[in-house]
Amino acid sequence: MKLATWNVNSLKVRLPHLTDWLAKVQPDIVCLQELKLEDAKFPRAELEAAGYQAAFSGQKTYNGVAILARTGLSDVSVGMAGFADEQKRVIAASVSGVRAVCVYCPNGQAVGSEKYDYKLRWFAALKEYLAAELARYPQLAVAGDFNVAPDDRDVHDPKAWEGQVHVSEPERAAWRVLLALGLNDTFRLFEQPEKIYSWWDYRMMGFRRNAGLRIDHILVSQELANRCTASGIDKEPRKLERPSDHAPAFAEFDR
DNA sequence: ATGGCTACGATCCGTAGA
Repeated sequence: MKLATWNVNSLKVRLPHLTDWLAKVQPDIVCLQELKLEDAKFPRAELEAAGYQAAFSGQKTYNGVAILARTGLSDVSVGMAGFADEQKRVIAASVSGVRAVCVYCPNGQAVGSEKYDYKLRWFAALKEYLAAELARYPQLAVAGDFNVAPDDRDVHDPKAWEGQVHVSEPERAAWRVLLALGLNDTFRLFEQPEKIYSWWDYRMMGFRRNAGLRIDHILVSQELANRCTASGIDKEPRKLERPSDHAPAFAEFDR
């Protein structure tokens, strides 16, 4: 089983990239973020033609999340219980025995800003939400754009980024709280090459210089970690014309 | 020291992303 997450930065613009990539990579479950479209405009027919069912929670202009699966998408839930939020950032569904949670964590804009406070509150709610999900679903995967680079290894220039949003200590502490629940970063379950990132700034030739951050992650419960056979980031779609600024991350499991 | 792209929606620039 192959599970992937991709912040597409507008599903409307990226749909051709997505369908090409689905045909090539053949993932079983895909979590998407930043759809930037309302549900009425979700390209359900195009994705069905590509062989995927979809559960989605969108809104105009910003945010929006979806889960795609080849078969058997069930028990869809939207948002985090107990955390009222206008912003569509969370959707969950069950697929062939796995509970998949798709998250688009807040950006945070700048340390100390109102949006940064919202980000930290949002992560506190995520911890509570995932603790309950873990209790209910032993085979849990949480995939999405976390907007946190967990370690200096995940940052192209740690000196330049020190203390900035995405790498600040409170954000990294919020990440460690998720790991302390019993979740595992699938990327770090295996030896990985150095300087692997999932996001590169559109500006200043960020991708060409590999000036990136690893902020898109797949966390899994211990039961799923035991089944994990591979993980990585697929840079290929970032090389295309008019790409998303994020590349897909993936994890593979033995059945 | 600043802004550098891209997407979006309402204009012909502002907001947001990261």
